Amino acid sequence: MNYAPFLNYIKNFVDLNEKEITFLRSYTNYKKYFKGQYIVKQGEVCNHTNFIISGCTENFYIDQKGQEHIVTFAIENWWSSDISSFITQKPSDFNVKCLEDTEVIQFTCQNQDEIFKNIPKMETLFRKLLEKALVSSQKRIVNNFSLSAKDQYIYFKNQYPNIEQRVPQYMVASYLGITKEFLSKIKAHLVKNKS
Amino acid sequence: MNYAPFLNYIKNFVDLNEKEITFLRSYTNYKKYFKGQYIVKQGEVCNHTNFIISGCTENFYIDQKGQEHIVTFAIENWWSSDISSFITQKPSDFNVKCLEDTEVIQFTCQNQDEIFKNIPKMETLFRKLLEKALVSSQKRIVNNFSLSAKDQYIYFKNQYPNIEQRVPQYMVASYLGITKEFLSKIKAHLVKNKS
DNA sequence: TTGATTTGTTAATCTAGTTTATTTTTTAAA
DNA sequence: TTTAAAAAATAAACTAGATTAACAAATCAA
Repeated sequence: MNYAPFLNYIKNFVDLNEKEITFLRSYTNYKKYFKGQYIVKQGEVCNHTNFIISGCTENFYIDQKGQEHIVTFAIENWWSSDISSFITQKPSDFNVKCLEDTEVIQFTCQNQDEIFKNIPKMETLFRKLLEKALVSSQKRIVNNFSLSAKDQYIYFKNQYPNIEQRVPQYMVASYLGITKEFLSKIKAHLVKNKS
Repeated sequence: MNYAPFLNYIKNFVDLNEKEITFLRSYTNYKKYFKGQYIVKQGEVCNHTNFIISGCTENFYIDQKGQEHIVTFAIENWWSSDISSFITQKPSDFNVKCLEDTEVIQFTCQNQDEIFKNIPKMETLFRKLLEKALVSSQKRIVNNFSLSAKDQYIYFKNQYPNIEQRVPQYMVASYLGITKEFLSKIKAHLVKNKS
């Protein structure tokens, strides 16, 4: 089990001493999932927050019409869970599925509270994290308002340069909220007009 | 100055003792804005987080094409600011404008850190708050994916029953990301078909 | 090495929502 | 109470993106 990437990540926000690190380790779990496995299933309670050590996940849901929509991708050094289900402990509206073999560090709900109680710095870390997540969620709403599908695709490519190579194109379309056919058209157009 | 609504709000999340309340009071400011005044201006740094005691605000931005888009409304017992600018202390991409005379309790960036240091419970409160805000932001993205404009309007009415009476219809359209003409069409259709 | 499944392309037709323009209603100020 | 300004409604022409369907590559299992 490879804990170092997680500690490195934490260092970007707060400094932990040896004791705190030991405590943190004992209150988190390492887990490995294989490609295709579900970390969270729509309809089941999400019991963990997951920090991704390696791999790639998609967070998606299936709507009333049976259509799949990808809400987020997550890769190394990102977090992946359904907070709504995690904080309310009610059935999740989302699936988290591994698009590659994926190693994660997991926090259960109870352990997270325990960690916050014993290492307040960790609560600070999570608060800052949530702030950033909220900002990027709002940014997505704003882009949806103001950008054409083509410009949203260009934005996606710039913001997540690594992800496009790692997931099939129809998933990118799903993330952007457009059909795969239309994304195909956009790409053809971009190639022809060189922008 | 009317501090009670804020303390009542806090009670829903955490219990503060007298000392903590005194501290909190001394590290927050009460301020009254009039209808039409800006609490935050696009291009300027957002220095405060605002808890609304009374009144109503809109959080909007103007895009490259000069179009206005309302990102959120906020009323009594809600928070209103541009977190992105607040946490980075960089110029804001948004305006916060009062749609009615509005009383707020303000946290500056420095005071907020001071408060968190002295009353860790307040950091817990903010963490939980951010969790909820993130959930509702994601919910908006999901609705954008799956619901027609008509269904988004119906959802908006159910979720924010008070707001529609307090703001003009073209602002609701802006919030929903559709034109005022199309919202007018939707409403006419709803009246005719009684749903 | 082949067939089967998954992924991506192209094109015709269709529709939800936009744009533009005009008219009507409501609000607010004097 | 009148009048000007702001907000809302209506309707025709238009467009970004969806749907459907047929086909072409690529990947993968055996």
